Amino acid sequence: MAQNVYKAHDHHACINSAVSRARALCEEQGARLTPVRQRVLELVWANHKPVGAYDLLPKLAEEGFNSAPPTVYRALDFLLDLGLVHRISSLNAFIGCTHPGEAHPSCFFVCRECGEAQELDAEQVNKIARQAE
Amino acid sequence: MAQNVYKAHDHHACINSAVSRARALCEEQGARLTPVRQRVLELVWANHKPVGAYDLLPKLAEEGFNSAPPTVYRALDFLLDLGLVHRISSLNAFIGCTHPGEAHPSCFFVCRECGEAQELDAEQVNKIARQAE
DNA sequence: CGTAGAATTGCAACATTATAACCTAATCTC
DNA sequence: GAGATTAGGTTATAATGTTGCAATTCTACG
Repeated sequence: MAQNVYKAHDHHACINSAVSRARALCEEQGARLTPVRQRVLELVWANHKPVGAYDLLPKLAEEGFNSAPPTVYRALDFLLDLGLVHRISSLNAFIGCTHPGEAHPSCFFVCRECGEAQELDAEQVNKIARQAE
Repeated sequence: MAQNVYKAHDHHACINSAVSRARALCEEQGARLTPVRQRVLELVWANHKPVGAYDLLPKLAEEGFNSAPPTVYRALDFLLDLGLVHRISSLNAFIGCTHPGEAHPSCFFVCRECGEAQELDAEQVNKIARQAE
């Protein structure tokens, strides 16, 4: 189903752990992980490829959720604020964060062949920034 | 006129040198720096802030150039291909390249206050990528 | 020359991505 | 439970980017 070419793994575990980290984080911050929000998070985690907001709409619709752009964007914004997902601007797409909770400027390398994306810690990029001029 | 807060400099020189580098590069590659293309390059270099494609349209129109989206996007694509400008996806905007001709994966830091952008050599980011997993 | 082929441009329509505005419903706080 | 706050529904629209095709201009080659 979900192909993760670069490394075989138990992907259900990915999704589950993403959701439980999300739950914990929401608890901690007094935020509410509502059904749409949780479902959007799960759908974003459906594989390791960045997913577009408009790709989520029909999936939500299938499942009886409301599915208008604002719904998805609001859910995504919520998840972004909590650091549960990242937005990859060059793709207009979103992807689950591999280590939410920790402060971490992030950085992605995206495979042009398979579409998978890998998150990198951008801390060291900041060092370069300080050197530049 | 053009405010360059981070460092005062002769900005006309920036534009002129951008254009002459462009001319040289086109010469070298057998590409044609047509009027629209040159004008778009100059407009992109009008300051050190990234500029949106749709911001250029009215300026081109004022000057009697055709100004439909494809015109601007084609010119920008041309300049992108030659490495004369970069696209900053997170802003849906474009900015002149500070060292065209040299191969250089690039990277930008964009000031949220003033909008200026600084180009960084991303070579070292690649190193980080190789380390990561 | 002059003409074939390639590159460039003009133009209209359309596709995709994202937000605004305004209102209703659910949930929390006290 | 009343009032405040947060979340969600709905419609419309803004912003960004693309496709397809015809017309034009340039270039190269005989």
